[in-house]
Amino acid sequence: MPKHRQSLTLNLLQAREVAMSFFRPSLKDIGLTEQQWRVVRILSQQGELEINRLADLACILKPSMTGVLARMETAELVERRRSEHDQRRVLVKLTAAGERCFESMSGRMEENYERLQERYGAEKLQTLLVLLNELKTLKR
Amino acid sequence: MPKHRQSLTLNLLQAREVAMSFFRPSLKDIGLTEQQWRVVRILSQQGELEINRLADLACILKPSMTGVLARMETAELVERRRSEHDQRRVLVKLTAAGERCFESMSGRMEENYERLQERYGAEKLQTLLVLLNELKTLKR
DNA sequence: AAAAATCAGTTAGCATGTTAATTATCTTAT
DNA sequence: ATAAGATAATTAACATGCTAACTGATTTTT
Repeated sequence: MPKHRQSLTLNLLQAREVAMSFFRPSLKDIGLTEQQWRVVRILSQQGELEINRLADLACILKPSMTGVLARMETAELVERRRSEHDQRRVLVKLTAAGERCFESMSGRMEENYERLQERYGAEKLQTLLVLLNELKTLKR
Repeated sequence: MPKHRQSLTLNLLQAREVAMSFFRPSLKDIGLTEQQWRVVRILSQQGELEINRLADLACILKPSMTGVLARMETAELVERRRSEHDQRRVLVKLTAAGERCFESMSGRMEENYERLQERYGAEKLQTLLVLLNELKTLKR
């Protein structure tokens, strides 16, 4: 038995770094940070969301999200409004420009994904995604 | 066919968040950040390392590592010295206090790992680690 | 050997991670 | 109806992520 087993969390981090290397160049080209792209992608799929939910889905803490959204609002990628029913809540959605940003990038990101899948293996990729989702079910 | 497949990188991030939730409380108790613990753990296993190598293993960029090590040096967890052969290189190792820090934490971290493994499944955990390591081989 | 290129680490500047405290709003208990 | 409690978001303060530029030391080129 090994004295030190390998760290799951470090391996998840290192593996993610490798995966990100397939996508980072494209993000750099359009001047979006990883976090901003996550927000664009999620809002594109889910439509208008409140900040709590968006932060949870994007793995961005709420205090960080405040700044991320402020900069994206300046860049006119998203717009915020307060909910009528509950004045505490803030709802966020993509602007038309934000939608176009996603559309113009999605093809290229798909190509990057294909490159990764080709080198890694489609079945292995599917298995990995299943295992990751099962790990996520341990939340709370 | 789904219009939007799920994002591998986001799933890796979300899964890591769940995994970290098993360890964060322990880190908080001793006042170490995630990054500092990674440095302690790696130096404990590998002994003295140069900064480039340490940064690569710990998934911490060199500019960040400068600050991390400065704070850990102030806390007297690590010590730095320049290599005799190559004055550009800086070598880092744990102090005696740093070693004790690791020793006093490793048991508890191991318990956390057991809890995770018990809930997730030992075989699944092994499979996941294998798949992650295979993904890491795509580096470069 | 001297200049140019390379390399290790740091510094600088801004974006984000993280926790605690704060503000404004809403809900619940009395 | 009002005060206490809970909730959503922000602010503040410091640590880290990230890129580019910079410094000093080593290697390569000419």
